[in-house]
Amino acid sequence: MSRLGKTSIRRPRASSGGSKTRQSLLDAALKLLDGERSLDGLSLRELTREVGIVPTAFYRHFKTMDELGLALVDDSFRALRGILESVRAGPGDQQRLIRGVVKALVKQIRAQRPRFRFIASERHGGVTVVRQAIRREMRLVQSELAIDLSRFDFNRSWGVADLQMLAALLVNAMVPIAEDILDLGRGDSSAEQELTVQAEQQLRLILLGAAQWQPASTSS
Amino acid sequence: MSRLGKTSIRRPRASSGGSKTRQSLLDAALKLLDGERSLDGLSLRELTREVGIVPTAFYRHFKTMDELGLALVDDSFRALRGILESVRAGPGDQQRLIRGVVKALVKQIRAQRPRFRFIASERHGGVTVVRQAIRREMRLVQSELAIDLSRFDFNRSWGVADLQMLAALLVNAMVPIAEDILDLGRGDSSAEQELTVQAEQQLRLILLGAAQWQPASTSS
DNA sequence: TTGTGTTGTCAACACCTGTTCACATAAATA
DNA sequence: TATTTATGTGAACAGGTGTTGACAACACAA
Repeated sequence: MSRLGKTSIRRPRASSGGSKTRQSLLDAALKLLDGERSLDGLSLRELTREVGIVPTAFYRHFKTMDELGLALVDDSFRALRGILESVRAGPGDQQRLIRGVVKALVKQIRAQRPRFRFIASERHGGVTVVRQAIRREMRLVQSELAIDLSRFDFNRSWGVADLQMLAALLVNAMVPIAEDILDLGRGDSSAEQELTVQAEQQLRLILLGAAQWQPASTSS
Repeated sequence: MSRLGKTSIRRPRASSGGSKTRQSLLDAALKLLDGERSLDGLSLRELTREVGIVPTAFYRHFKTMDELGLALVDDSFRALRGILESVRAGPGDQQRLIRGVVKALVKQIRAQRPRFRFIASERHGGVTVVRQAIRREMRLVQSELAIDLSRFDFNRSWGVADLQMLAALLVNAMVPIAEDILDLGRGDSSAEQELTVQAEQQLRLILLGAAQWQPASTSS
């Protein structure tokens, strides 16, 4: 043990306004959660150990672990919404649109792996406020997609409920594919190609069904 | 190791499969996990406290917590497979079939709530062996469904890959609906009715798309 | 300079955890 | 009968956990 004594071995502090340690905590959490761990299995002490600070220093930046979790949710959904952009920017050709969306999905997952894994895990995780926040964001994404879908030709006459139903189906079809890609790791690109094909096929099949859908049939 | 010797083959218990306490442990675990808790957040001590035995007695029935988890997986999937039966017993009329399946789904969830919640949670949970076991079972269920689907008229000529793709889509559409029903609790029957309608609509839309589907050239 | 707020450190508290060991008891077997 | 096996008990260990409080170094403003 090195004796600290009176001579300090303090590190130079960043003079800039944005707290660097706070970001380090978020990064470290994302890194530790990249494996199979979940947020409620991550201890405050382990997290601070990873960052290189003393446990009590955590409270300087977050009141509780839940608060850090919510910050991660905001962070991660910013990445996810990037996929929706590819829907809006999509050309008229449906086949091209599907390919573009799936391509954007895969690309985004590869670039933001830990964040997608975080969402996938904590969506069913044990931390209540985080889980609720994720589901709320998911519902928002679904609604945004519903609005985007209303601009397509084949369902200009659809009601809101039908659009939501279709959007939910599309989202729920892509989620497990994203999870499978996450489980692959970065190496297996042939399996990734397979999943890409499956995603495209499922989207195509759904849109095929949507073209035949009769929106008035909701009332029994 | 105790010497088994040449003599008798020992029967643990003549009557039921396991001891009474073993079943109590499984029941207690299911009860404690019915809330928002997850398996790796459940401590051995808390579980034995719930049952009313001393912590060390746990080891008389399970070598580790993972082993208990696997027992719960077997237990729970027996309930889930009951839903598939309603597909096989379904009549020729597609509309009736869909209603029957959704009805069976809702009924089974109501009857086996803790088990479905367990599967939903631990599918993304932190206990690796349990998570893997659940995914394996899920893949099995999906394959069984694919076989059942092959007996329908509109896709007699489909390849195996296309059948799997369709089965995956159907399963993945129903899973989040089941999760939503679980989140409702037992009270809200109007929201449950809404989810039932949504499930039926999504199934109908998918089958509508399947009827238009042109099977891939890569059937083998 | 003096003051004020931010950030990090250290020691300590009370609590919960998994697991071990030796020991009891009841039932089933030989 | 005697004995072996299954099951449950209690004490104890070594270690991890969240959180508190008092204190130290720094940045920056008055």
